[in-house]
Amino acid sequence: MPDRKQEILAAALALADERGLDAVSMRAVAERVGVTPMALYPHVGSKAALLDAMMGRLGSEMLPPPRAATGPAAADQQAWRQWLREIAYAARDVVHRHPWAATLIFSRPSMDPDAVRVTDLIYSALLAAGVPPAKVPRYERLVSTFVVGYAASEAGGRFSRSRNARSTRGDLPEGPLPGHAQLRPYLTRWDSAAEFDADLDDLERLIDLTADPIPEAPPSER
Amino acid sequence: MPDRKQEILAAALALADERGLDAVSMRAVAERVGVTPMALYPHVGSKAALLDAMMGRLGSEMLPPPRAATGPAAADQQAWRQWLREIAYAARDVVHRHPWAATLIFSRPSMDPDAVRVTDLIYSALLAAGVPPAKVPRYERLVSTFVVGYAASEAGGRFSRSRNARSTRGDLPEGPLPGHAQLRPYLTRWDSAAEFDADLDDLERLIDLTADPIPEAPPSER
DNA sequence: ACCTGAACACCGTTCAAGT
DNA sequence: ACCTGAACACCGTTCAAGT
Repeated sequence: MPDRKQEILAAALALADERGLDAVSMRAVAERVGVTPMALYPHVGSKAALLDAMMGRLGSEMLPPPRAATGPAAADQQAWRQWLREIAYAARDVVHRHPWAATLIFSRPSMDPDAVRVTDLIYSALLAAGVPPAKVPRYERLVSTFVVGYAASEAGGRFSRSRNARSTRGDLPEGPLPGHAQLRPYLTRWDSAAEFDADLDDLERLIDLTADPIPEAPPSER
Repeated sequence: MPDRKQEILAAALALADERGLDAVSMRAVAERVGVTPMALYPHVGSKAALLDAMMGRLGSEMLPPPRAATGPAAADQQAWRQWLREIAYAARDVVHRHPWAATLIFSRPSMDPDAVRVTDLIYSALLAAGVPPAKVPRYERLVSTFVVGYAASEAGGRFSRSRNARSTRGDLPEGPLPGHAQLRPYLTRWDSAAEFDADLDDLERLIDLTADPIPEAPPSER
């Protein structure tokens, strides 16, 4: 019932999850589907389009199940905090489940309908928080950029310094590092999940600061 | 005088800048250097190592020229704002000059000595701002993640929705998009540089909020 | 409509050989 | 020490052909 295209997409995703993005070749995907490499082309167009479709699927994966009463509803005045956090966690979880996404997320961004829906949820949360509409798009980009960047940093190893200590030249710069020197006791390994939480707290604070104190009232005409 | 390795690296960077990351093949780099593909291996090890070295070079490119009197100095109490902005702009400029970096920056993060130096500058700026040392590493990651994510979003097209409207399925979701509906007048094209500036203002505000009011005084023992 | 097989122009990398 | 040439096991994609 799921057509051939979905089957191909599923095979590509499974391959990427199991053996990394480099293992996703048209030939390997085809073999997994049980078909000749050329048979993929009428369905997915090209390898680039296949990768785009893979990214599109991640958008769907992070979309929460539709709420009973859709949207802001009457609900709690502070519910937007919960919504924003749920979206942020969902995004982080998706990247953790599919670490290969760290490579693609900034170079092949998806604007699938489901990704647009996720953006819309963030818009709604920010509006519910009382952010002036003119500033909402900027805060959406600020929040989503940070969340996606954080998850990609974790998945890609940008936060685990030692991992890439084996780099071009020697391991440590010869010059002085006054910042590192002062922070020596605080440069141990840290709790990445707790840090994400603290960062979200800070972003919330930023939103509070720009928020209109009368969040739900429609601006009276004048 | 620049040894072969530097020559190879320069060729790879030029190729990536001129014709994109996909044009960077061992064969193409070798041809540009005027040598057989195999001749590269003793110098760069492998293609993966070559890509790492390319990323390492970007770290060096964003390092500001060493200040006359290095570091915090006596200077202005507020100088940290200037430092942080200079680093943020430098990072953004580097990614704009080398858009292929958007692909690699999260999946092949570099911890070259020069990248460590950049991190150290951010540490110093945050300390000078009065951020409690225990919180400095977290704020460094918060700021650098946002800055790099923002630049990668610009370079990779994550911010220009229309660009990727040609995606998996139809162009617009069938369901309602209450957020988009409310924001219609504000969803026009915007000034990406001005937005980056406003975002940095916000991050500064966040730093002010956690900053110790007595920034320069070394914490008295107790 | 959907798939196959052969072929083309590429890849990264190994290895033995040259100087 | 540094480079070459041939070769191996792959790529994405085109095209003509099959059913």
